Amino acid sequence: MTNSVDRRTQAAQKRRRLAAAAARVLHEQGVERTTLADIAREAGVPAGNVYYYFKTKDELVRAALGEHRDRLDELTAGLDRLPAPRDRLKALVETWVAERETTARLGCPTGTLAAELGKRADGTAAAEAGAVLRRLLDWTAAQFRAWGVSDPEGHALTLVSAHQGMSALTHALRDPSVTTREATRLLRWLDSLPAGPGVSP
Amino acid sequence: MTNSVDRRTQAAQKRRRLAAAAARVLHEQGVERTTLADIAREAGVPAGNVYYYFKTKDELVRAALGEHRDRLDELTAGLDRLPAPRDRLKALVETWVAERETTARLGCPTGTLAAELGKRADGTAAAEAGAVLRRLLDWTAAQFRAWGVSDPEGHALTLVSAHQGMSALTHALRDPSVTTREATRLLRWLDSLPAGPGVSP
Amino acid sequence: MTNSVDRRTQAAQKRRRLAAAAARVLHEQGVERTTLADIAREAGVPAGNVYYYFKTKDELVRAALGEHRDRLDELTAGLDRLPAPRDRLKALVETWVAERETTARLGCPTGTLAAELGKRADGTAAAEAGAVLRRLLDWTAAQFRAWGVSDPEGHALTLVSAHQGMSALTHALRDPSVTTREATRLLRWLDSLPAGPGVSP
Amino acid sequence: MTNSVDRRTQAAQKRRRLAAAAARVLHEQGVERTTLADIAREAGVPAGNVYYYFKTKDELVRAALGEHRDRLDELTAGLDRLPAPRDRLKALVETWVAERETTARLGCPTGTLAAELGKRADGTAAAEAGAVLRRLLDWTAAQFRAWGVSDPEGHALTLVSAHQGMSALTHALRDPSVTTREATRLLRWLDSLPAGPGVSP
DNA sequence: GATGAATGAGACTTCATTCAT
DNA sequence: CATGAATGAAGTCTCATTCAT
Repeated sequence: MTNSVDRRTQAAQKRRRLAAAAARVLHEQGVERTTLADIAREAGVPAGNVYYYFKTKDELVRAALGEHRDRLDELTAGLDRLPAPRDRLKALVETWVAERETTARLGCPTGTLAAELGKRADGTAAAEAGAVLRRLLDWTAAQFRAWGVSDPEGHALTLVSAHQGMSALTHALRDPSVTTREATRLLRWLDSLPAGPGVSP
Repeated sequence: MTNSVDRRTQAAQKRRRLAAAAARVLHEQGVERTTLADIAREAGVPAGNVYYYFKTKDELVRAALGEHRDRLDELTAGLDRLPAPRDRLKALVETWVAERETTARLGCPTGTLAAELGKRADGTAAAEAGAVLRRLLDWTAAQFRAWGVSDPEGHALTLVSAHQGMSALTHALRDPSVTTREATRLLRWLDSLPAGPGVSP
Repeated sequence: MTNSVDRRTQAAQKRRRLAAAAARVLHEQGVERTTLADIAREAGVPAGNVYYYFKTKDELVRAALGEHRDRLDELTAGLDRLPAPRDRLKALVETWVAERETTARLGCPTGTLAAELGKRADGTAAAEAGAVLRRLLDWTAAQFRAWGVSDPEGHALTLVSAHQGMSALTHALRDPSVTTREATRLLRWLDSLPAGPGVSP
Repeated sequence: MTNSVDRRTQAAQKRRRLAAAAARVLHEQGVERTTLADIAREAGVPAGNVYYYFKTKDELVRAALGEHRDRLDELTAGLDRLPAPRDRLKALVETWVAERETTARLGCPTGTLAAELGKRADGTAAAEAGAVLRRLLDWTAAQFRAWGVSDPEGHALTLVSAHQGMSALTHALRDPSVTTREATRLLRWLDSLPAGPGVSP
């Protein structure tokens, strides 16, 4: 009994280890330039064994997206501990600033993955990437709503879109200051919001 | 003499045709999923012949970026005919709206290319993609400057970043209305700007 | 003691279950396209466990041939209950007719197995398949002999060869009527035989 | 002009060389045990180049079947030079005898191919194998018809089926004398035919 | 310059077989 | 004995790049 549970747990852990390795390597190299051998190596697993856990490369890509979703959930769970919605959103922006060096080198993990997957004939993986972004949209909208701001969905779209945009530019220009500058603006915007509906780009 | 000129012209035309074909196919399929044969076919050129115009696939990718730069120049040249800088910027936003269906399907041509190229060990092609975006940044900043708005570079960063962000989300969610909604906000923002420095996301 | 016998019996049953599953799946898919996992699944046995009963895939293939031999023995044992040798042979032909739909889809189990195994460098398994066919030849010759027909081996060869031929054609053309037509001819031939030595194709 | 024709001819020749090599090696080893490298080696062509002529292994298998069809056509064309239909059929049987050693080792090329292909989910290749056998059936029926024998299709079925059957047994038992014995019977049968409708197995 | 053909490295994937518990 | 997991050797197929005419 314990044995069987242990084994199941170990298998789940290995699956997780592979998914995490995939998330890392895919962020680093992109989907098409990453080989299964790369992921296996990163996970410390022989190449042939990967197929015991994931039947195709595509499944592994989707598992990596699952990792990103899980990390997003951990992040928002942490932010949820802050009492004020506005502070949660500002803290979110701060995490973007904290990641700016990585972003300059590799872009937003989910965003770049979505960009690459979006052009495949099979839209399954792309949809998974979209779902992660929508999850962030939903959480963000919930904060705006709790805060009492009008049109919470619209504000959420603006904030998440701003993140994608500044990540893309930070990456394309290899310039972390893009993130710093835009984040500063976003923080000011968030501070200004309750004052009224405001007009915002 | 004329013959030689003709030939040189013909060669240049073929180069251009290949670059344009590359721009189209790379936007459609992404860099890594596109084969040289794909591009050759799209251009109506025999596969083996491509190498007389571009020594490597990488050169062809850079040529496609050159195409994007040229089209950007044509676009801004057209906008420059409008007398008021604010109207030029608003017209720019309108072109984004006009492209929204394509964006939903394939993303921003330059942005998705930059995302994919940004992860290569060799940064040459990535830099070229960054240069195209910077060109747009520069033109945009020039408009804000001509208009007399404070911190033109900062405002340009916000506008171009917004474009990248809304394109990424439009693509990831396959939802053209993302573009419509964000563009509406940007237009209002541009209209509100001269009224004062404003606080903007 | 009883325990040990039980265990031995259980083991034998599992061996048999695996062999029977192998016979089924190999008939369905052929030797090379069948994986050990396929057979294990069909038998309801975990994959890794197969190797406690059969050291190699080849042994499993031979066990499947053993199954076919056993079924042939059961068939001839049943036919032996008929009093007249000629009626036994005619009943044999009738079983071929009864199997015609399966034959159209998959061919003769032993025949197609023999065809596939016959090209292996290691002739062991092929010999086993040949032995099953020879067993049918022997039984058939015994019937002709008991019947008093001249050259019983020759007549047996003709009958068994006819079965292989019509099975092959039925399968290749996916047409069960091939079996019906040829079987009709064989039955007439068997009926005509005692009249004299006859000339037969 | 001549150049282009030469090249096209050369390409056709290489295709043919590959198909012929495939026919040989597939007969020798069977479909599933034959690798593309095997065929490439037999044809004296580097492995990667095979895909220039045949996009998949399956296409190569079908090309091998095309070879068998062509050889069958050459054979029947040769037989057609004989004036009497009965002599043509007897000569056909003689070719089977002449091939008996190869048959003992490898079986009938088309028959064993059909047996192996018949179990694939995709029935395309199997249908091609069936078509070759039907071609022989048609030619044989035409001879019986020209000869004036009743039920030419039925007689053709019997003769071709006999060939498949004796080839299968010759192969399974590794005994060329099976072919000799059955062929003798068939020749006697053909000789006896005009005497009357006859009863034949 | 132009073109079909050639090449070879490497990717993904499958599976018989073996291990560790 | 049982069983999930591990392993590594192939095998099919793709493609950027180069050749020979």
